[in-house]
Amino acid sequence: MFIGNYANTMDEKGRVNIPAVFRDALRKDYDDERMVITRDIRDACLRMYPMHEWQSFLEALKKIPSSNPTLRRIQRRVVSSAIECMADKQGRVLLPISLREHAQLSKTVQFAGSSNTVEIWDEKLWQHEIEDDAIDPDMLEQLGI
Amino acid sequence: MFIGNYANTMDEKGRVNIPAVFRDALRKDYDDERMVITRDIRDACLRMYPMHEWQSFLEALKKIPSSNPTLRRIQRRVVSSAIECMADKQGRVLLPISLREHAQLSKTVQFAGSSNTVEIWDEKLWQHEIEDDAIDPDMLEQLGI
DNA sequence: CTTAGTTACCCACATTTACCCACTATGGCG
DNA sequence: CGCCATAGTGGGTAAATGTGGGTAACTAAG
Repeated sequence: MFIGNYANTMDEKGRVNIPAVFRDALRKDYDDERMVITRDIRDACLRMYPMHEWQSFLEALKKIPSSNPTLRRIQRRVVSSAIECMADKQGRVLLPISLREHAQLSKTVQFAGSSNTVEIWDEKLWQHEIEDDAIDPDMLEQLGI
Repeated sequence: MFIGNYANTMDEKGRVNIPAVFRDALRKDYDDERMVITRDIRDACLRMYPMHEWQSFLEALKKIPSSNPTLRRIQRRVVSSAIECMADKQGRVLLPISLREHAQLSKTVQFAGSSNTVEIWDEKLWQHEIEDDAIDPDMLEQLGI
């Protein structure tokens, strides 16, 4: 399970440290340190999938008829820009420029656990995202939480 | 079951002692000392979930379609700010700065039992919360209590 | 084959966190 | 009233984590 958010800095080479708790989660929960990082479908951030979750995602895509134009977009934007990687001995991964640009990553990078995946945001966009504009209580009621 | 409220002091490192009765409740009622602490959805306080209750909460979230924008807000604010932890040998946990800030915790911290979770308030906000501005009797009537 | 650019790996340092020990305060009980 | 057990608090230290930079291996283009 990936929970919590952690800020790490990306160096000029484009390397960022994956927070240790998330690396632990990969090892303990999935028994596989491989991960896939790619553009998020909905937002201006990246998303890290443990290999197993990525496979499930691909399976879900396979169920969509290939005539569906949205599917083809997702294929191109998400699948085609994905990288498979593992953290190096220092716990870091190298993010290719294309991914960095998509998420507008500059220096400080936010890793945000999202139960079975991890979101990767530029600090500024992240701050904006979690700003305290109240969540509608009726909506919460409706969702049963 | 968590009931009652207890004040403990947070030190400069951000450590606070979890009241012993609540630690006992974790051990006895849940047989699992792990807990998750995160921002409360509604109020300016933190909320401590026994691991089991947290899992239930996540299950409830999974039932909501991920296209729902409120869900994604909750994911980011609640799931992404959560920490999984256990009390150390002295019975304390370390609260990260982001959580301390959200609940405006300074020195004295109030732990308030709330049946299956525990609320964590800054003393001042807590005082304000339990002030005697009357509860509307009609509302009570309506709620059947 | 050579060379420039990129990537992977290694070492060293700074910072943070987890863990341990010791002391104080409080409440129950004889 | 004093003793003991438990709860809570403060601080020191070793280990873990994160960061910066250097060098060797690799890749791709000329």
